[in-house]
Amino acid sequence: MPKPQNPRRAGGADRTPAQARQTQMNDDPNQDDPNQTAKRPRTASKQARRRQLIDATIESIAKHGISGTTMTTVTGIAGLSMGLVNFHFQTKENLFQQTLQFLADEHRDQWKNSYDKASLSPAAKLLAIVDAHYHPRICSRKKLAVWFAFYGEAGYRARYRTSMRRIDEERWAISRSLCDQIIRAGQYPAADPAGIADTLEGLYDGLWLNMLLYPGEFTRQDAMVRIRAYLASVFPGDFERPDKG
Amino acid sequence: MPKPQNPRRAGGADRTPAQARQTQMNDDPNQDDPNQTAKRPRTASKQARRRQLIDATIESIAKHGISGTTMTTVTGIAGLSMGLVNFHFQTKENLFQQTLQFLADEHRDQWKNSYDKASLSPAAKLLAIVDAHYHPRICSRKKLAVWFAFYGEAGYRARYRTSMRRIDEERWAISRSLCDQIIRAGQYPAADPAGIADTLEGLYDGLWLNMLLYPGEFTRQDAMVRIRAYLASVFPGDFERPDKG
DNA sequence: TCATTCACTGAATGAACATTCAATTAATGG
DNA sequence: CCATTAATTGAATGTTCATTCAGTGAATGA
Repeated sequence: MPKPQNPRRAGGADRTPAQARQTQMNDDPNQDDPNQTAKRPRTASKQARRRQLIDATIESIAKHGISGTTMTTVTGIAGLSMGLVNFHFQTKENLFQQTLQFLADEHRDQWKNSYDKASLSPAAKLLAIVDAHYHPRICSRKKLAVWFAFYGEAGYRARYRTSMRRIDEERWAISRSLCDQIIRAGQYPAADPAGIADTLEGLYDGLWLNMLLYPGEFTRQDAMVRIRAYLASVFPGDFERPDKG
Repeated sequence: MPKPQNPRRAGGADRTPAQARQTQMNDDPNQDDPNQTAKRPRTASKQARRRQLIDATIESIAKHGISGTTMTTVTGIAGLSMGLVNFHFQTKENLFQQTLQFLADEHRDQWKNSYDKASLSPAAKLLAIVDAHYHPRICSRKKLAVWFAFYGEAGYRARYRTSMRRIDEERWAISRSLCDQIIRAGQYPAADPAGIADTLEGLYDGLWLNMLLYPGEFTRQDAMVRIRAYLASVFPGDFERPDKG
């Protein structure tokens, strides 16, 4: 007789729909909320539900992977009933796509804000982008696991690649421009701004992977030190070499 | 009525078992083959079948992802019958584990060999390890997709992390030692060999991801140029700066 | 030549899955 | 306070899945 296919059971049903209804509003302030208030009924609730299901999807993918994430795990974590995902997202595939888009938007907001707030020097702005990648909100273990789950699918899903490309290209262009400014202001005749931007992009994800595979041995701080050391070695006049590096 | 869950159909059944039997021996020379020849019957065939199924698994994961890889897709690509995977690997999960192990071993062999063959200078040996990562055998688009599929699962599968850690640690230790030698022989008092080794490890995977997400825009050669430029910036006396970098 | 061995086949099995939808519940507006 | 609207529920549906295993047939050795 066939053995159970996926012994993923473990934690039990997380929350019941009734319990979930008591925590209607999410605890994370980061929300769009177009809020055509008071007009159409429960419109805000619709937003909140979608957000709640996306959060649950992130949780589930981090815990069970994409292959182990089912409508049951997602709605179980959210404390909602099975049918709701299809009501709000039509299909599981669409839920995944929107979850990726949520992560991508969140990431973009993070570095865009850091970039805008940083002091005017190109070096400071570049560091702001670097650090945004390693902000706890962005690179929690949970979210790293989800990012790499999507990277794993991206090889054969052009749609995922499109979502990723959109924000990557924007960031890459800004990084390259910042490198350009640093090079022109300083004394780096041989430096190649596009190449340095490529290297930075590679380092962001590569050090993320180090954090995912070897947590405890490689931390957010380690990653930031590594990138600072890299920048100090290519732009020694604009970045200080960290303690060790 | 429910729609079809996975419209992955597409290519048809690839090969029939009968056709497969005609291409019994694999076309890739890279094989262990302990070959207790002539004694036990068909032992070599058992090795060949396992290898054939692992190749098919790589093919399938690259094409359909881990979530879309089923016993049917794997045996279909291999041109064998469904039951064979369970006969040779007991479970699907074990097949995946062995596939990851195969890739890890193949990768290790590649850089170990390059390392041994390289000239004696630490810089040459370090470059040999770098280039091994970007050898076509290792970083074909197909295999990159599979690596990242496994990275995606590694977040919640300690067993995968263990397989990866084994080869990563060995390579890291050697890289660090080579950096050590370069630093002591040259004039790099401030350089941190462990940090540089970490950065290299990050770059390997990060640039792989660039290749996976943006094929055509980012190539093996681009990756090798980027790493050479990095090494030239930290060890300017030992590595030549590539044309642009 | 026949018996034995063993890789291999593929239909059968039952669990798990995504999706549907009739019924239920809660909120709004009149 | 009722009528209307819309969000939510969860059992039902039909499909796909991993795994099993009785059977097949080629090779070996006697």
